[in-house]
Amino acid sequence: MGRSPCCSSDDANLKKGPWTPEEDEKLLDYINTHGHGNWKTLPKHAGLNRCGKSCRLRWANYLRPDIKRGRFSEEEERLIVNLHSTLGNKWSKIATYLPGRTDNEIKNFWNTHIRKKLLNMGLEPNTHKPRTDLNHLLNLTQLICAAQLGSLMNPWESSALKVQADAAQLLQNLIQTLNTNQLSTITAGLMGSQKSYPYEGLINGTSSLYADEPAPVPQKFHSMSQGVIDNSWASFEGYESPDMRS
DNA sequence: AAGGTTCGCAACCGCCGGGCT
DNA sequence: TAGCCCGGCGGTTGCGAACCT
Repeated sequence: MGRSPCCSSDDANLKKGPWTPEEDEKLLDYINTHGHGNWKTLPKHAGLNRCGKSCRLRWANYLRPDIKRGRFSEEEERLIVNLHSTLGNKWSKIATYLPGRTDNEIKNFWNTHIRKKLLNMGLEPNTHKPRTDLNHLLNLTQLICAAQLGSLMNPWESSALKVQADAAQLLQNLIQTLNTNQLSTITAGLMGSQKSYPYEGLINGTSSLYADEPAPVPQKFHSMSQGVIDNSWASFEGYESPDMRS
C-alpha cells in the first residue's frame, strides 16, 4: 500500500531508547488530563520528543494504571499455556484473559520461561506436540547422571533424592506420552478425528475456554491424558533447569 | 575481584487490517 | 476502488543485571 513508516519524517530528531522519569511524567500528565486521543499528535501536545508509537507502547506496556507487576502466578502460567495451545502466538488475545498483564509481558514470559519448560518436558512449544527429535532425551540422561552422581556423593541428601525423583518422573512421563500418542493415533483413526492435535487435550486443562467446542478426543481419554500432563507439569513446577533462574 | 557469559525485559521495527476520504 | 492514515500486533534487538568461572 506504499505507506511510510509511522515515524519516518522527523526520525533524526526524535528520541529513542529508555524513557526517563520526566518523560513518563509528561506522558502520564497529558493522558490523565486529556486522554490519549490521537497518538500521532500526542507527543507534540504533551511536549515529548518521541514518536506517537513509542508513546503508545510506553503507555500500554508500562504506565497504564491497571498493569499488574511482579511474577506470574502458577494459575496465570497454566492459563497462558492453556490459551497458547488454542490461540497460538496471539499474545494480545491471550492478554485479554489475564487482567493487568500486557501482551508484551506475556510474550516475554513465554519466550523466557514457559518455552524452556515445555522443551524440558519434551514438548514442542509451538505446537505443544511431543518433540520429534531426540534431543530432549538429553535432559533425561543429564538428570540420571546427576542423580547417580548425587547419590554417590551424598546418598541421603535431599536434592539428590529430588533429582532422582525428577528423573524417574521424566522417564515415566515419556513412556506415558509415547503410550498415549499411540492410543490417540488409534483413537483418531477409529473416530475419523478431524483435528490432528492429539495433545491439545493434554495441555488444555480441565476448564475448557471454549466449552462449546467439541473435544477432539473422548472424555475418558481426555481425563486420562490430563492426568499425564498434570503430573508432568507438576514435576517441573519445582524443578528449575540451570537456565531458569528466578 | 575481574572478566566473560547468560538472562530478562523494555523498547523498537516492520507489517497488517480497518476506517476514512 | 484506490490511496492514505492510524492503531495494533508479533518478532526481534539491545542493554543492564545477575550469575559463573
